Amino acid sequence: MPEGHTLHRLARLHQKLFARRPVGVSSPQGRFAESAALLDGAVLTRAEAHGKHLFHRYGRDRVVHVHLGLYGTFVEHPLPAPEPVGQLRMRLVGETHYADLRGPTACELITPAEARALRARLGEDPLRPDAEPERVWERVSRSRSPLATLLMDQKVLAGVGNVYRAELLFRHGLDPQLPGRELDRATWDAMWADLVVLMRDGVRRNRIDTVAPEHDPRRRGQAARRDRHGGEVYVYRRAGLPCLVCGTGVRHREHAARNLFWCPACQPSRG
DNA sequence: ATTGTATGTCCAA
DNA sequence: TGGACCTACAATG
Repeated sequence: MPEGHTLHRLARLHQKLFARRPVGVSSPQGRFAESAALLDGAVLTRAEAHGKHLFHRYGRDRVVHVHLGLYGTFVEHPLPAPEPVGQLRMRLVGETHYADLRGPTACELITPAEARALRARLGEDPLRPDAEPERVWERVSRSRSPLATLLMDQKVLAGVGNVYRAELLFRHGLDPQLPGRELDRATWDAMWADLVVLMRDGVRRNRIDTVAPEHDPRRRGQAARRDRHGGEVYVYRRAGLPCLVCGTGVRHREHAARNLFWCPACQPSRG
């Protein structure tokens, strides 16, 4: 589901299935119809992602910007494409496959300048080779905001969502409330390196897995509990269940209108 | 069949 | 700060 790894996976797939060839573009639902008509039959030059944003470039002056939001979906299948059913915002039809976009927060035709401006507002994306983690450290190490806030701030880190946030804090034994300025450099470096590995793994496997083999309940004779995100996790959505490392009950609270999960024993507060 | 909930973001009040 | 967005899936009956 849509954290950064999902968008990078889609970008890679769309590049492979549609790029360098003309694509049919339509909007059966109608909300993207005017733009779709302008693009229909154009060559999709390139598909790429930055954080949770997906960009389809058509030649030199047109870009389709997609943000899935909370429940947007993109599905790709071999041709032939069936008759559209329900609210289908955008359909791409290539030479071998079609792709259907439903329920996105954003699907809009913009200029390359607008795309650049949008990306300029985004933070560093652990999945992009051009990411500059030093810029993240500059922000984090000067901030009084809690790590739980900073990790989800797309102007700081692009692509990290609620699952990666909770799991990263757990894996590094960090209290979600710890102010960024109290984080030490070595821990930050380890966190960034970990994000790169975890999120690349997420792209590859199309799910978020964060549990080390030695903590995997399936290896301990316990029932595997895959959650809706599809993978194995330490704390995300495990409120009240025993911590996979120490057995303490996993805690849950609302933090800035989002669900936050942590183990109070493995992630102790300093105060 | 129906209800509840979610991995995100924006905007009006 | 609460609602809108309006999909997919799990849980419930």
